[in-house]
Amino acid sequence: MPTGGLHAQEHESGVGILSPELFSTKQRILGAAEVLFARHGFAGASLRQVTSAAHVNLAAVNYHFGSKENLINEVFRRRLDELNAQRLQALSAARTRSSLTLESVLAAFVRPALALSGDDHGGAAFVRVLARAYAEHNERLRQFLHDHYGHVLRQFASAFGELLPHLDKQELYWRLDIVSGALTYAMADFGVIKRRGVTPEQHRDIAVDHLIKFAAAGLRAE
Amino acid sequence: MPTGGLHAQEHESGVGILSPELFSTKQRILGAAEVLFARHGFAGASLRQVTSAAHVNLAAVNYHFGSKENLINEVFRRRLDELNAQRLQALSAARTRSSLTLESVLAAFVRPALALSGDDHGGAAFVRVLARAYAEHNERLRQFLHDHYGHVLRQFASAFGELLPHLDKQELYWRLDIVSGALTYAMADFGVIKRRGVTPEQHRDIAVDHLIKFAAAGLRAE
DNA sequence: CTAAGATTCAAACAATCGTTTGACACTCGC
DNA sequence: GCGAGTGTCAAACGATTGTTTGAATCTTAG
Repeated sequence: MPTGGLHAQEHESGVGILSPELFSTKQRILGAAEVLFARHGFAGASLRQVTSAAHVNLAAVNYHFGSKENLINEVFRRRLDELNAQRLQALSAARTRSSLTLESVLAAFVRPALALSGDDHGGAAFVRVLARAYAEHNERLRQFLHDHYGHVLRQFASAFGELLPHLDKQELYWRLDIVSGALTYAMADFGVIKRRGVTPEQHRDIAVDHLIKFAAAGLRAE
Repeated sequence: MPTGGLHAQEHESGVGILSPELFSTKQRILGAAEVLFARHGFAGASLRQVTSAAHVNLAAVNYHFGSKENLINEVFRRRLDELNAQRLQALSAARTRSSLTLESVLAAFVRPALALSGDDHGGAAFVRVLARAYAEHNERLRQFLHDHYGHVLRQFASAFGELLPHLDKQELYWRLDIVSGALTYAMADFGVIKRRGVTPEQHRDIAVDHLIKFAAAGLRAE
């Protein structure tokens, strides 16, 4: 928007203390990109906004990541590698420990993501980036996520399939699609919602419990 | 992306037969914008893509709508005026008819939107635009939707409140937030998902029933 | 028919986009 | 100390962005 008074050329505040040399250039770019992608979307956030917030030269993005699209992929990879490892570990722990329940499988999926949205630096922003990726039906991004993390979804789908044997495959996938969308959406708002009289940590624990019960009820419906 | 072989300068096909003079310039712009916003997002779809798909001169957007942002608002207004009127009418019909149930209130909310995603021209695209608006936390857009359609959400919230008296206000709003997010997300995928052996209309009816049962179970949980 | 208004049009506006370049500073092993 | 690699930097690249302009064309009332 060329004309029209106030441009967002200024500091783009609130991105975080990414300036000091405690973090490498690459990490500072990833952190700033995460926050700004969450705030303005992938197309809406420019590399100049990102590099400015990261206190880094504009050319650094193409030097370290090659292109904007590759930067987007790396923003996902940085978090998802660990997130999905934790999810699979939690699922396998739930499998060994007594018998599998819908609630324990859902917890294995949700809790690691919710931990991200907590004390971690920028993790809350990433959860919102994830929600954006859900809404965008960007084909290249979906391909990337499918290639790198498809096995995680398959593991969870088979666990759900064991617990809901009366549902045929199509119905199961349809319900999982809704549940994963609802969970992603809900998690994206976890950082925003406030509650009186409880710490953010307590709030998150309460919210996770409700969310899991909510999703389990939906999956079991009828 | 200046460099890199194939540019999307070409026809942007599949937007629909908006060319003939059966529709006014304004309507053709709105229709093309709807499809392209659903496909590429608000920031991702350019006015040149929109006017090209609408077979309209570039300047027509600023002439008829003033700005891109106002065009976005009008894309919403065109559908939401009727959609929310139908929702309120369905809710009031459910109120008079015998006693209110969770399922009937949910149906009043979902069915009009699902009808949109059906036979209507471009309605399916709009449902996906709606899902995008949910994921984006764009403040100006949220303000616009709140100003113009806040009363609809308030009516539904109070109906849900009557049906779920054991939930305090915060818990109710929290659940409605998740449910509306899940519904929006699910409806956005209605146009995509295919099912064997049934017509699209039958599929939609089946899906709506399941979706409502799913959401009702979640709202009633615990 | 004609003057006035409403649209459409090609062309240009300045701003911003992602990307590239070449000079400059740095850290190493030798 | 010296050259090789590794980052950083300001500056520019062409392409594309939303918006504006002024003339051309259409529509419509007097």
